[in-house]
Amino acid sequence: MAQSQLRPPTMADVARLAGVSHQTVSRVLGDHPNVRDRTRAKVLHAIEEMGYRRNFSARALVTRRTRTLGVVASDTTLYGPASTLFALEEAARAEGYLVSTVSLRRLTVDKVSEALEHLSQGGVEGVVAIAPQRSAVEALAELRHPFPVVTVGSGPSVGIPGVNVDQHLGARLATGHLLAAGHRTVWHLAGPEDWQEATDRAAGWRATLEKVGVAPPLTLRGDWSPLSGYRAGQELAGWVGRGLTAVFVANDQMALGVLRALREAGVRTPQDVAVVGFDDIPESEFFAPPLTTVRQDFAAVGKRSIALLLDLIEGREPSGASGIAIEPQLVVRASSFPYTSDQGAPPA
Amino acid sequence: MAQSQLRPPTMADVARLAGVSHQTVSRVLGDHPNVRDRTRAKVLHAIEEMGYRRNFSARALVTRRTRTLGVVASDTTLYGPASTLFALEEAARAEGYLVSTVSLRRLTVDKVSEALEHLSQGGVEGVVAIAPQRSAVEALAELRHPFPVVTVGSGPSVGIPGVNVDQHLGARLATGHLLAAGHRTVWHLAGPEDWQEATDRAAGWRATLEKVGVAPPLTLRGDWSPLSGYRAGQELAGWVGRGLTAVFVANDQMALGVLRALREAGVRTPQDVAVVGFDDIPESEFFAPPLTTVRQDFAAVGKRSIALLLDLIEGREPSGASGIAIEPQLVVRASSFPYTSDQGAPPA
DNA sequence: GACGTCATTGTGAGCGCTAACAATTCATGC
DNA sequence: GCATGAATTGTTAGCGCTCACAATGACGTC
Repeated sequence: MAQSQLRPPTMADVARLAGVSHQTVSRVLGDHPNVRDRTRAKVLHAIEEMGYRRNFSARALVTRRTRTLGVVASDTTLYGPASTLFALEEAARAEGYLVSTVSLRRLTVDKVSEALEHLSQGGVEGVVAIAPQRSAVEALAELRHPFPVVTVGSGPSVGIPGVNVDQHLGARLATGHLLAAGHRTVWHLAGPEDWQEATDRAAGWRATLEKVGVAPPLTLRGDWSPLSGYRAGQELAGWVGRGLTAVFVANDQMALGVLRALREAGVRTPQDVAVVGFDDIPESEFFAPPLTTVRQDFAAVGKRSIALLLDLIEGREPSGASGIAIEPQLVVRASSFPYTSDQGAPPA
Repeated sequence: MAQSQLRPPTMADVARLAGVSHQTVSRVLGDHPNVRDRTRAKVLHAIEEMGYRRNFSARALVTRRTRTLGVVASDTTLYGPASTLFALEEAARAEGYLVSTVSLRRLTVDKVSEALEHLSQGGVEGVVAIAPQRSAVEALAELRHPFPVVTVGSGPSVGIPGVNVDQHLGARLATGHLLAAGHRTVWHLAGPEDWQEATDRAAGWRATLEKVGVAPPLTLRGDWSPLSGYRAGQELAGWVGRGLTAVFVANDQMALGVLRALREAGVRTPQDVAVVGFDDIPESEFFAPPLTTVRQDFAAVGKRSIALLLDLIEGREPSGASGIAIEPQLVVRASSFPYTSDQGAPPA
């Protein structure tokens, strides 16, 4: 049973014990037909006996396949990237691939380059880059790599194939929802300038306002963090009573900061100012008040990007679906519901 | 420059171009001494010329090293596991290792077994299991695997080497803080029974109360989610005025739910009931009110567990530090500060 | 009963690399 | 100028596996 040589057993060892050739062992392991049942049983028994496991490297050498994909990401402790990562791994595993991740603090050209090099040394067959910053995508585009690369969240048409959620649509949903609730205009707290998603959300917000003939008010900018939302919220509080009744915040964490700042300034949400976020992090439902927000289907993102990457690796024509952006969904909660006087309905 | 054969170039190809033997190329790549500068330059040039990269599998086959570690985790979208994962990968990369992750939804014996099998097929040299559930650790203990396994968050003394934060201490800090603020007793909303960390936190809470001669009140239990905290919070609200003035909640997400439930019940925090959480997620500082909580040093956890795993892989004697639990830190904010009438001080 | 056919098993080569050893070159001292 | 050893380079042999092909056996057909 247990087996404690210095060297783990090889296929030849198993073959010897089973009284067959190493090739027959390989066939059994490879589920080939044309192996007699009795032979297969003998081999399986010998494998069990010796605790044999196929050597990954030898196999990979001759098949030229490592069945490993790489992922480059940043801010992986945030809900969005973490969810994408999870979905990516799950989808890859379903296809029999292993996923090696490199989590960077910042996606500078140098760091991205190092990450790709590191993954390349690890024999990955392809890479998914969760690269929402434009600078990261540019880095990716100019880097030479011996394997296909797919981006996530980099927006459409960047020269590198990628999968995206329709951020513009999400912003239109959020902004439109606030306008429909009777607000004359909607303010916007945007994400960092370098982020494609921030740009797309801001563009969707602006487009929605312009469509109904409203001039977009001043845009504030944060860095996605609750703290930056808090600071922006303090500024926003100063505009209450001067036309500010609704804010579309580019993510939920900043919205949390905004809510706190408004609360501290004595501004009531949603009675005085309605707030809508983006992401639907698990906490949003329990904010004070529960936050209206836009939900993205990260599982779909993961599945699609793995499918796309595998198409590229296998040399298949990518299916048409990979180009189409994934539709986000508006989740309405108390923070944008003007006719409640309490702090929101209980959770579902 | 660019190079677009069907087969990527091999060491022999480079050697031919450089007019040396493949072994010399290997030496250059391996940074061996005893290679003449001129020769090294020629080889480097040829490598650049052909866009050559060493074949990972061939290298791994002969060196018997894949320099890849595996991680098994669950709930990787939560702050704690995500932070641990990040720290693990960063520490491993610093040592030149790649990290392959398997993220499970639930750590059942079958799933853990499959995950280890999957990683094993991928040639990992060792595995870190983020296995806070006791059932997961038991699964790990009974499984045979051809590589060392290290646990994180499984508590001390489980037969498998592991790294832990001192949860008991964290709970004592939290409970002690509330008692010191003048509360007669402290209630506890615990995490799931099967989680070692939940058990340890509950034990630390109980020990602190017993030390000052207070009989621990009824323990409530949640599943870490804000929703479960909300439900528990509704129950807790019923005890206000009957001896409940302070609650130690086993994590921040549940604390968020508790805060909402109390607010909806007209109970003020911290004036009527003080609340302390655990984890210090980035959002806690902006809760209503900002949450007092216990911070864990995930980076230290990551570094230590990688160091321990590498010791095991290399056959070194693990350094003594690996057995010692990492000390958590109390972070005091408005939710436990009884002498403020507003909703808390502005963030730092 | 010889022969073809198919299922089953075995043999040999080689994937691309590193390690061990062998061979060569080079500098140095006398 | 030549021995001597060190520095540098080349040669050979696998690592453990899969692939292509060869060999064997079983079985039915005429």
